[in-house]
Amino acid sequence: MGTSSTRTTPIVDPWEAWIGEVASRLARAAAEVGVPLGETAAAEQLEFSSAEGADLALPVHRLAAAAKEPPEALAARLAAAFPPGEPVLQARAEGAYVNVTLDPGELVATILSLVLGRGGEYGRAEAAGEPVCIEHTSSNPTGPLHVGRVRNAIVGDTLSRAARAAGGRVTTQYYVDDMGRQAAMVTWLWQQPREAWPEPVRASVEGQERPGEKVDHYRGRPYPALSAYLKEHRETAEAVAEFVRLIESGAAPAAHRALAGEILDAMLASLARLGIRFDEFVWESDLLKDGSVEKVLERLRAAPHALQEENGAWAIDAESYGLPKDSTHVVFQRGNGVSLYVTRDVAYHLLKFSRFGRVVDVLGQDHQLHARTLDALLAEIGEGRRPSYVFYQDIHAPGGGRMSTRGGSAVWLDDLLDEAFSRARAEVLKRRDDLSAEEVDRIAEAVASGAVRFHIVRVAPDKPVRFRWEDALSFEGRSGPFVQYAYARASSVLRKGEADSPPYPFDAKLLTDPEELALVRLLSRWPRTVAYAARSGHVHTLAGYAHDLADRFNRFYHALPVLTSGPSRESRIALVAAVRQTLANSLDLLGIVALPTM
RNA sequence: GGGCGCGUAGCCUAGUCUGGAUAGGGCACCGGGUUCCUAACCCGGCGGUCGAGGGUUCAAAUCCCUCCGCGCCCGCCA
Repeated sequence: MGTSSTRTTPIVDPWEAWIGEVASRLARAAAEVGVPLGETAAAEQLEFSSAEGADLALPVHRLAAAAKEPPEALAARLAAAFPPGEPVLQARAEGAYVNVTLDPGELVATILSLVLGRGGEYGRAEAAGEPVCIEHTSSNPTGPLHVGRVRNAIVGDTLSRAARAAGGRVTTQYYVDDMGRQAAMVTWLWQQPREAWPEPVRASVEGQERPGEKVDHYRGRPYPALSAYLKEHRETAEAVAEFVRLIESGAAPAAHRALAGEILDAMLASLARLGIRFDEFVWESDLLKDGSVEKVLERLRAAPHALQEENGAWAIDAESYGLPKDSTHVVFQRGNGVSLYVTRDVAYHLLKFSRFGRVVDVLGQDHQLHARTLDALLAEIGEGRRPSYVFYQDIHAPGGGRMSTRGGSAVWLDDLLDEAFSRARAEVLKRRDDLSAEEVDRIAEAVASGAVRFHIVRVAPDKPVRFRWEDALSFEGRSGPFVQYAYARASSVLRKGEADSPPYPFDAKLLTDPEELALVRLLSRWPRTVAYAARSGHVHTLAGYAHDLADRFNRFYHALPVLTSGPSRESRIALVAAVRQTLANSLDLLGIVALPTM
């Protein structure tokens, strides 16, 4: 718990003051009983208590060992010497722990006032500090997004939202790679009449087109067959290679970028269904046009470990940068004078550094070595800054193995969303007959999107995931719709209570049930959760929090009446309003639509 | 071979950074709950050698070492 003092972004976290106060009193108690424990050390050793009804706990093992005293005895002495008074209700020894319980009235009053007072800002900090760039997704504009790629988008978008909430001045960027071989292949093919396509490629798309389908599916469909065909046919491969050289020389036909843009727009439309949008797009080919790639080439050629090979290619001997053996020879300019992807990525990062104080890249784990190589090249040209990386592991295909467009094992994001939508629609119709068709569709789309986002973000990014349809389409248990449902339920209570908007007067002394206090304690943890997700990149903790809060609320809902609870009615309404608000705030960071009714 | 990551009940997963009190959830399965604020819900039950072994420590899922298994990367591709 020692991070509070080093935090620079002031999220309003009630625990900061409480931990400070409890630590201060523990230090006084320690002095009283004659053991060495400073306030700072106490704050660092304090943890959230797992004992029923307690808030903070201090394990005394370490102190006891130093004092050569049985831990239980020391805990008892410390608890007895703990200075009483607000906001602490009591300090009691349990085993080797001193458990501190805050006055529930103080806890409830502070938290409810904070949540209801700040509303949508609860858990958010004032935007401050240096500007941050978060680059994510950056999928090649060559065809539809599959579920594996969308993990990048969901992790990246969630991280962006969290970083923004934590006070970052965030700009999101999508790096459009229009200079790669893949994009070249797609344009090369579509530039020719269908009759001129290699027979197997034509056959692979025949009869596959669906009326009204998105252009990323339509334009991307021949890619796998073309890719396979090129492996076997040298002449065609050479024709494509020729086109690649044209693009690399900066003389790509206008149709190339137009087609890439057309496909990209279709991909972005799918991401928009998930609530994912980008602030800026940086086209790789623009880095070539504006001369920044050439500048990087010059700097690299003049770098300390640069060397030229017989055929004219240039490389950096990066052994001194700790790259794995067999990977220390980094070619940055081909024999034909053309730059490589990593070289252009250096140019891209210099551009980012020129505008942003902090640069974050969300990358698949297969880019780990690329990232280290990029770092080495930045060092070679004397650039002191580095991006920070957030890596995520693959989502494997249902049958196992990587999702591959070429191998045909990819599950398209669009198909997943469509299937989720149709199932969600059936669920809505099952329980509602009072909604217009438009309302049903709107709810179903939000549920589908929420289910997909939650399903992917809920797992720690560094864990590999095997995609399974039945799991991805689950609307129960630990799922997006579960959280959305709790929000809708809270909204319904407030609607029925004609309390859909503030003010929410309450009397903290009336909220004393364990269910109520557990809810308030959970509410109090939201700001810390946001701060942690933003600084660690562990965005899955946001999903965990949202689920836990929804779960707690469901228990409260079943255990205690709200609207028919007599004198405590108004106070419980305020509690429900605070829960609804915090559910909304957490759903917002997860990019999931909060539905007032479903 | 080298580098990086992962290994927690039948399946999925939190906790590992920062070592602490009986390892939290979910799915599936079994048994209950709706004249009452939305049952996409709740309550109870079943289910764990935290991959294996060693070490550090008062204390290890967590830190260190060795090994095993799985994935990815190691291109003048991106």
